[in-house]
Amino acid sequence: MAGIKDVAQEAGVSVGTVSNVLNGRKGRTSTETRARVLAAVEKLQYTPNAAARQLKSGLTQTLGLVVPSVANPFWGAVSHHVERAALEFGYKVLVCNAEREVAREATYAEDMLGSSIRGVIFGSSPVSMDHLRDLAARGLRVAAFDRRSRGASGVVACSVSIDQELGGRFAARHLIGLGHQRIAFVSGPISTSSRIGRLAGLRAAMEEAGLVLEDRHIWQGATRPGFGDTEGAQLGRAAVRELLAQRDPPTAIFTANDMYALGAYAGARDIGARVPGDISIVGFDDIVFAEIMQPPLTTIRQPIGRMSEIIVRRLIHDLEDGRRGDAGGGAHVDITPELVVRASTAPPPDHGRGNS
Amino acid sequence: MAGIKDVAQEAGVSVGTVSNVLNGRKGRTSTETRARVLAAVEKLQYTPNAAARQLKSGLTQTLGLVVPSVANPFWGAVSHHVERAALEFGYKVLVCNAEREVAREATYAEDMLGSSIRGVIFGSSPVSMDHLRDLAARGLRVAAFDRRSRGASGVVACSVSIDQELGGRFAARHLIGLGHQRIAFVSGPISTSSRIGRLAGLRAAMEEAGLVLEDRHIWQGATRPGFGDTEGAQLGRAAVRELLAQRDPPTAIFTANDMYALGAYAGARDIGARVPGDISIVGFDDIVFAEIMQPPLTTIRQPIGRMSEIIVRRLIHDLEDGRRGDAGGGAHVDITPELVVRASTAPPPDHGRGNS
DNA sequence: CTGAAAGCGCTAACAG
DNA sequence: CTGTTAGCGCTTTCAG
Repeated sequence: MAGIKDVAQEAGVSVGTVSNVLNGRKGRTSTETRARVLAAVEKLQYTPNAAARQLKSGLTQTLGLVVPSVANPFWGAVSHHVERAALEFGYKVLVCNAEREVAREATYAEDMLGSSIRGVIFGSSPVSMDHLRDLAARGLRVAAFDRRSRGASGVVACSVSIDQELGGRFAARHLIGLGHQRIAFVSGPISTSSRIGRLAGLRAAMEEAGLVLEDRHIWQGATRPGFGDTEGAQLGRAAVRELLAQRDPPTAIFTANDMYALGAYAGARDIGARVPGDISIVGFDDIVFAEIMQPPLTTIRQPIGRMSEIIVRRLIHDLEDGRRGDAGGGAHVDITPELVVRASTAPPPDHGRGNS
Repeated sequence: MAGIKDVAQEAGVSVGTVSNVLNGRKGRTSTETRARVLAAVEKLQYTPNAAARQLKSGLTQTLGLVVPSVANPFWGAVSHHVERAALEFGYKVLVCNAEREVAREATYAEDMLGSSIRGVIFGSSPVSMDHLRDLAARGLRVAAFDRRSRGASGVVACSVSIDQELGGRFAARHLIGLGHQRIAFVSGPISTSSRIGRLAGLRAAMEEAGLVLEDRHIWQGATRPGFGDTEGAQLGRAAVRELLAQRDPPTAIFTANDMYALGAYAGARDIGARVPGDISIVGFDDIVFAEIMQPPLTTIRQPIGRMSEIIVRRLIHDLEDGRRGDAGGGAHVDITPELVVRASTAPPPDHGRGNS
């Protein structure tokens, strides 16, 4: 491993000069010296040691991204977009998988702080950000993706998310418009602001239509830890089976994300129910598979490209520009989700034939 | 940000002592001092600065993982497993997305070397590892996942992959056993050892059965850069449409991975062909969605949990134990893939009714 | 315009 | 058992 010293020697200059041509302002070295240094760098295949550099400067050009589940393509896509956006600012991104475990979130954040990473984006997870309060107090800039900063005063520097509740309303209205009256909600633990919001939207829209969301139609699965791979799909599958076994089964299901919806397809198939003939399904996220599934899934799309760009821009700006002590008031930007109607929804089975 | 110095002061000891209780052997400090130090650490919320630490030791406890596409859940799952395995050894993993671009692979590797990351796992990508030769020469331990080290003498320290060719044979034999004679191969650029191997296996098995794999049945799509999200699915979709429009269309399709297969479903649907009635499809990887798709996809499974564990163990061992200059001979371990028969394959349409 | 020298926070000898 | 001290590789004043 060649060091800056070797380069200096090779070029016949001092280390200070090398450092200057490598990152000092242009005007500080003669073109000729500059060329010699560059040649030496090339010849020696010199790569500056990032550890030393950041030790000195105290800064890193990398952002952290903590996602709740790499097994869900939605987060894969988010990683993709966040990385892309960060790259434009010359930042790299370190992706961590929290497996929806609060403890892991905190551990990762801790590690990052130790690695001089000063800004971390957290993907939807627990409502409370309290476990990150310490870190924030110690200088970590916390950004939230798909999660509101509600009640997390002082810890979240900025956040983006779609208007979750509105998303829920879109789904509900579409279903209600089709004639559905018994709509179920299926989800894993309803403990993230995104899920809570989606459910709230569903409930609100139903109430506005004079319908009631029954408790037994809220299917909240437990997440088995370490079950990441299949998690969502499995839950959705189990959910449909149970829901459709009820006396007055729902005629439509709104799921907290597309993974559950896809699992629901499998569940429906297991018991011989047809989508959307016997049961309508609307998902959330619009992952690539949504369009490919048979039938193509009606879902609520989150414009993650735009969202990623916003959050990255804000975080970096905040990091570089605002070094003013406090963690900011938590500027939140709300994006409007979009209903994508495909083929997994239709009027309920008994529609138009009278029903009592 | 509290430093070791502050802790020392708070505890009324020297920095050396603090350092010792934090990572020196246990026997070197009195229980009492130890307690005081720990208390100070707690009180000050001290987190050691990783940059400084690694600057001193020259080592990092983090591995790099470069995957070709985060949009493909297969790689999401691999990240998951690699991370899990690394964690057991106390390592973290930095996941990078190369988007199947050689240049990005090299750039990332370069960055990592600069960040004192000494070991990187590369997921299937270009056959040649030449672009990494420099890095390897400069001390980077390169491990390959799902990619043979063939011809990369001196650059790859170790690798794991399934026997790709065998996987291709499994798929082919299954299809041939069903009565198929015109089998197509659909894939993106056939420029990775994995794809080349899979195709070779298909061809070999067909020849053994006295069949011939026609060139026009080898559908090789171009990858549009930055198209990551939908890439695979789109290609598969286009492929089926074109393939089935030929005079003597194939009756079965073997795809280089499940994403293509899933796209193929969409393509078949586009033109009103039924799977497996009109066209049989077998994929590769066995991603979660394979089982959920309608019809469930017949595919070749890669035991990624086991593979991840092997590669991580080897890399770390190699990194910690063997500091013997050369990059090793490239110990490769081959895993046997597994044919998972589901419902996307059936005898060809004209089977048993004579066919000319 | 270029060289010398002082650390960044930490670890690892080596003294005491 | 604990304190001192010399750097790790680099950036950055500050002289020359």
